[in-house]
Amino acid sequence: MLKIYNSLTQTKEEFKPLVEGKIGIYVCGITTYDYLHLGHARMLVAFDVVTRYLRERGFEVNYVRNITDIDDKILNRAKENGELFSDLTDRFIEAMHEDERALAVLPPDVEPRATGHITEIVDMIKLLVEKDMAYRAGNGDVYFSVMNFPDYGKLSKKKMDELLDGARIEVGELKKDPRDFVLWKSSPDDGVGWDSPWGYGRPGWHIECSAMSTCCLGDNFDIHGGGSDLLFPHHENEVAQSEAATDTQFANVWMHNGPLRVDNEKMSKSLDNFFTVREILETYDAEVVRHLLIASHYRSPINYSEQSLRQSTSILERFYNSLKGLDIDSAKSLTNSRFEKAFFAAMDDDFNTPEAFSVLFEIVKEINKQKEGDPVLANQLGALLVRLANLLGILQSTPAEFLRSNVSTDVDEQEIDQLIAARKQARADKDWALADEIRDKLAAMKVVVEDGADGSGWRIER
RNA sequence: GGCUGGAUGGCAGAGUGGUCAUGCAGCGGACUGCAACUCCGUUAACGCCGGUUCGAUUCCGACUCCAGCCUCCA
Repeated sequence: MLKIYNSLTQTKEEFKPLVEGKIGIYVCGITTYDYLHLGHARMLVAFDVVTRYLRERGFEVNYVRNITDIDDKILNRAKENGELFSDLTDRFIEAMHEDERALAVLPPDVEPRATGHITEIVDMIKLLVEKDMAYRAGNGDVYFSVMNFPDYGKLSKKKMDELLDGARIEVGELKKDPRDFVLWKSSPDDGVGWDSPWGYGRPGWHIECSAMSTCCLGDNFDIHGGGSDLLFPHHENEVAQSEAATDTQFANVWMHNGPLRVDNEKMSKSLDNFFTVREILETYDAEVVRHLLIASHYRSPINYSEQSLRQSTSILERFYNSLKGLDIDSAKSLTNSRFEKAFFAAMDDDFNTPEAFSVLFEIVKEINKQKEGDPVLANQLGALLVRLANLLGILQSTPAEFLRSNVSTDVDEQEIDQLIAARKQARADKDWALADEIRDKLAAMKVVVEDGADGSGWRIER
């Protein structure tokens, strides 16, 4: 039985799709004005694992993840650069796709862009205005009327009156109520916008997601996801807009991935603890980064550090060491084993990847044990390990690829082979001094020699 | 101040009312010329104070501390 934690009810619930066998899932994607940072990667990888697993469970998944490609931050950055905002977003969307591919994040089925859905956005705002759930202010902006939506706060568990206490009153306030938020921003002067019944302008951020999700998946759909920092106000506002417009429940299940921290604080540019995906990938293997992101449960915070990356590195080395020497391709994966059952039980329990990993380690242990005694079984276990790991998007390389290459180290395989051959001769001559000298030389090249019964192998020191 | 989540062995990180997480590191042994890899064995934890219970790290309450959200944020 598949159970998913639902932020709306704050409990783990048995998951039941609206239509048997099918799942519609919408995840808030990226505002594309810069390179992806590790926090973005966390979200992308978390929902990549979710969708991979749901598909493995036999569901036909329609995964929709939007791109916010019109926004004040984008326009400001474009202005700084002196370029068209669409040139800026095109560039960073391409960069985002590159980073996703590096991290083995599968593309969503639909990737709607805000600028491609202006019609739906305008239609939804029109409907809200007609229903008296929104109003046009004096300057042409259109605001959502929070007061007219009694359920406001049901997702983030905030009380209407407490929100009023905390709300900032801005100078020159045009809102009827400080809690109201913008649906349509008037922009008569800057030349970036679209015509609308309320004049030339641009959509607010929250309405984009309401329009794109209901447009792609229907008024009521199965799962809505995103980072926990979006829960309020973004997701709360989405619920308000969508349910006010459609008079039906919006998403059935809300999933929120935990934050990525650095030095126990949220990663942010102002704290100067900000890491982009591509700068980390200059020194660490993408699979190592991916492992780090799924070694903790998706709802828990992850504290990023060099140490945690090194730990993920040794863990992957253990996996690949165990796969070394196995014939996976021609072996048939073990089916219906206790390992597989335990793995699925862990994943069925709200995608418990840490527990799933503990099962993978049990398989590793069994492989290492069986390598000598029952090579056929070892191969079958190896195939099982790779099959299950693929659901997490790891162990996608071969042992040789992973253990013998490194993004930050270049090796000359021919030279290594020559040195190993020379050492083999020295060892045959029992010239231990020379053999150790050669091994030290290899070590200086970041190459670790491993002697086995059938000759000496090597790997890169990480 | 309000709301939400958390506090587990040296580190990372699951979970459970009574028996084992798991990985890294450590310790003892096997293998090895010595290492590395691997194997076998092994030490070690549940923030603090009460309560419920035959029994609580797990349930309940108070407290302390930490983080996130309350403003753009994955």
